[in-house]
Amino acid sequence: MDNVFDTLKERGFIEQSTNEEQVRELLGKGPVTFYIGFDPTADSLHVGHFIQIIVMMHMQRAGHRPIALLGGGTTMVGDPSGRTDMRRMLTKEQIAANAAKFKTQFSRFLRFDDKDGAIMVNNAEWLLPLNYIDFLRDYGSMFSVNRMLTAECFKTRLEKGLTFLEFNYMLMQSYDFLELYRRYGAVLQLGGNDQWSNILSGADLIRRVEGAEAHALTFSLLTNSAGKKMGKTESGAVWLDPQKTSPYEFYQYWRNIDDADVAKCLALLTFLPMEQIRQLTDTSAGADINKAKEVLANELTTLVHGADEAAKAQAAAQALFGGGGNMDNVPSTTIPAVDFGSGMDIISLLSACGLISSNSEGRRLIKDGGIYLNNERINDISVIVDKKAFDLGYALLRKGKKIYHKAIIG
RNA sequence: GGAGGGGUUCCCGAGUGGCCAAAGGGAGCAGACUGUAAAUCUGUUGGCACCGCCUUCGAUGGUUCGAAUCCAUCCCCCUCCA
Repeated sequence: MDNVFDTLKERGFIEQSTNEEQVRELLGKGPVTFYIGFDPTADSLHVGHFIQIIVMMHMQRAGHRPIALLGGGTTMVGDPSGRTDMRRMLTKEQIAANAAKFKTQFSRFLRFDDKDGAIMVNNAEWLLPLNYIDFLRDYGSMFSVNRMLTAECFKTRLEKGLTFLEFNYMLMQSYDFLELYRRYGAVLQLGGNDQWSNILSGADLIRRVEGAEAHALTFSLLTNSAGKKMGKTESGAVWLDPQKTSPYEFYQYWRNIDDADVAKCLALLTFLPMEQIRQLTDTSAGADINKAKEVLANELTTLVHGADEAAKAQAAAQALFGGGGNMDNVPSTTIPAVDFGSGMDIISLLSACGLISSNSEGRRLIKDGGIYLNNERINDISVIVDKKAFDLGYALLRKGKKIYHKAIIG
């Protein structure tokens, strides 16, 4: 079998590693138990996490054993890495609830069942009961403040302010690595490149305490060609939870990715063979980049939401942008007949469908020529939409070029 | 604990008694051009019963005809000293 290391390298995941040769050799030799930590700071995983999940999937497919570590304990402290401000504090209850959500989402991507399957643990299990003085005496001396201060991840915070609370995050994460080494023999920690210092620190701790060799491997963060984090929209992150980001929206996000980022996304977020990806995206060889975006959106939506949802999202896209087709899967809102009455003004209608957040925004959009009803531009702020607009069974509202919404009277 | 600096609209950042819903930039949104792309250009970006009114400049009180701007108290952040 091919060495996963090579696969990951070829696909462009790998950013830094403790020792490329050694890690490669380790992964080539036999099953390796490794871990990636996920702090439950929100009630759903998002695309940023997904890249880590994909890595775990690659690893699992290659016969290695993943540990998905839920950071129920670390989230109590908050990771300052690369941040300019302090994390919002979450209550224990919020963290536990978020962790539960993460847990169900993970099961979709990894095989946990059998004996060699993936493992999921929560570091709250060992971090919360820690005794402060005991911990300090046992491990405090293993950490050099001088060294910690030179870590890249604290850099911005050393200028903007860093509290002792957050400074401790690194110790918590290091201790996690040690704990997972002891419990499951985890000798490799993976993570986003922003986790480099934290991971290294853990590998160091294992060497000092156990005299054993542990390794670190980090991946590029999902950034676009402009260096900005991807997976963000105006309304926040692109979530994996269909309640928070519908499969249609999810599909559209990838369908609209920049040309320059398509190849990278295909390599990092799908399992398509690299050869095929090159074929799809090599425009100098005549590839239709627009087609490649469709493939990306399809593959990714299938992975995250399943083939059915992906097909629906694609059908809706086809109907809206490809001309004709089945409109059934276009997002819609049903307006109670009582509310609609004999007619409704356009602003209220937009508002009822959640397309605008205030009436002012609606007026502005109409003034700017950005609102369409059944594909006809609306020019009058006070126009009343009557039942005739619903002849097809729905009225098709459009905001800007791409946001379509069906209004249905029910 | 002492001294100094600071908290402004989504973010950064001007504004130091009326001309301030608050410069400028970023980001967002819309229009044109396109390929459901990028770049570019244009418009726009607190709310509402929208040419007028209401709410906003850390919090609460006060001075004033009038405050984001002045005073008092409080909270938070940064720097240096202890």
